[in-house]
Amino acid sequence: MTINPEAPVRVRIAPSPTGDPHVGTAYIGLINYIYARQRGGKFVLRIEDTDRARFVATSEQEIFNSLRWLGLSWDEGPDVGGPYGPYRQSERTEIYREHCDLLLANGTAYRCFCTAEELEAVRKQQMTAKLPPRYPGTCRHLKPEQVEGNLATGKPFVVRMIVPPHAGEATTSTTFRDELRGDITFEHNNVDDQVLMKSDGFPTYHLANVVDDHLMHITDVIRAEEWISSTPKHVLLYRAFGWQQPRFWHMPLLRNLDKSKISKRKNPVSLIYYRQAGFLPEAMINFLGLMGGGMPSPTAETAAGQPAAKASEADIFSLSDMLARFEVKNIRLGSPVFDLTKLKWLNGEYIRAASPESFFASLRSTILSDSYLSQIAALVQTRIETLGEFGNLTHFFFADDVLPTPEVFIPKKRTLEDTLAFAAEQLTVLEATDWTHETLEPALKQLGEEKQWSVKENFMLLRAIITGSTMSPPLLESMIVFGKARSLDRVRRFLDTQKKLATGKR
RNA sequence: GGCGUUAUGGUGUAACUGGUUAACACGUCGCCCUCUCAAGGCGAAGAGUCCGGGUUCGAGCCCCGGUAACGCUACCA
Repeated sequence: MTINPEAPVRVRIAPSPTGDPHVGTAYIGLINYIYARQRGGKFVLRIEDTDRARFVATSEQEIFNSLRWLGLSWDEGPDVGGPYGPYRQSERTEIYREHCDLLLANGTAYRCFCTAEELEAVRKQQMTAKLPPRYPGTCRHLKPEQVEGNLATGKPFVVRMIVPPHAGEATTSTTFRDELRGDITFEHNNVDDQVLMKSDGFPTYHLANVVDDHLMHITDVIRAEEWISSTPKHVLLYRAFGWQQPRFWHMPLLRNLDKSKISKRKNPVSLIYYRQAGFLPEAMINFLGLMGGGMPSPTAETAAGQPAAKASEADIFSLSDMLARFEVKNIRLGSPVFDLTKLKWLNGEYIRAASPESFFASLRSTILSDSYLSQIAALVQTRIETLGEFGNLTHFFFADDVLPTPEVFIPKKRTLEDTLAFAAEQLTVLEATDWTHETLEPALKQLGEEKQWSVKENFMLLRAIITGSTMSPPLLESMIVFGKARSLDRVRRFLDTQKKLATGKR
């Protein structure tokens, strides 16, 4: 049932283009990359774009850029091709359809005609009755002629997998091996009849992932811990198809400082942010490599070879060091906190270790790049009288944080509380808006109307938060040049700081 | 609520097949250096290994029972 241990190693990461590329993707990507490279295997990049509701058009390219920035290159993927393409799931819908039909035909899946509303109602009922929310299985017992009838009338349907026992079968649980934790067992009465094919004709993750991993000859599924609960469904699918299953490795989840799953509300998670804020890719990779402790202990190192000149150097290593010594098997299972403080220290170490030339080159390729500077120049040309004033108007483009005083950011007729509440609303709107003038302006204005904030108050507040001042180049253009990731971070930090100030005063 | 996973200073990690005063790094604090701030150097505080039992001469490592945190519980991944 399990994959032949001799099979050449093939692993993949499968990010979803639903927003900015995520540090979690980089982390899992790194582990997969190391695992493959250490075994002479292949590292595949697959784009899981089956969620059309959350699809973001620019996201895929940003994923490519960010992973390349970190030095994680893939052997097969949408942009580089490969023998098992296409590598974008939206281009494989026919494949999923065929495989879905296979399951329908061999009796391991069925069509379900329940509407979303009906299911929601059932779920609510179950919740109030303190029962686990489960699909009631209504359509599992539909007679063939009922199915035909529904099909004939064009009633929309989804396809669900049958979690055993099937009629006349005794299986009641599924056990699979997690390479890091050992055997994990799930009783089937806790596993729902998962939707495999949505009514829009797109597969869910569960179907697409199993079909693709099989067709792409993936030997090791190395993914985040959040998938453990759905692994039995995947195992059941491999069996339903009669396929060998890969090895499963579930990595610990990166956490916020408060131990919750890492999230943008509590921590910058966008790789674009880290790049634009001036983190070096080497430092980022190094830091991610520290998470989970896959590198051998410093003591083991010194015992074997020469003692580390400086103890802290045990924490400092490159991607190629990791290829030489990292052990995926040694990953610690407790979920590590993504601690910005230590990342910044590490980044500082890399900056200080760089030659003056390469440090300057880093500046010139990021925060002082021609493209960044020329965009900024365009914004201030008509607003300064000597070139020396350039910095007066633009320092916020080059600062890591700005802190407007209450006199600056609170509009005359508003209270601190109202202002912060409105800023929080602005953040929500900005998060959901494409980063162009045409979309930002109406979105912000609409919010202002809803909350009875004048355009002037509205924009002035945001200007204060972003630039630290009430006088600046045009706000939206500035935000666009500054970038979405960093702009959002600035608003979040502003709110955070004000919250801390408020609780401190009490 | 159900199911699953995890658990070593504030944070990341270490501790050989159970074996001495639980180690290193970040952070914090102090001192030195210094025109300032960093960097650098020196030093300190901070955990008795989630809790309770058990096995053992001996437990962070093994066993049992709790607890807590986190994840999943979608026609999202």
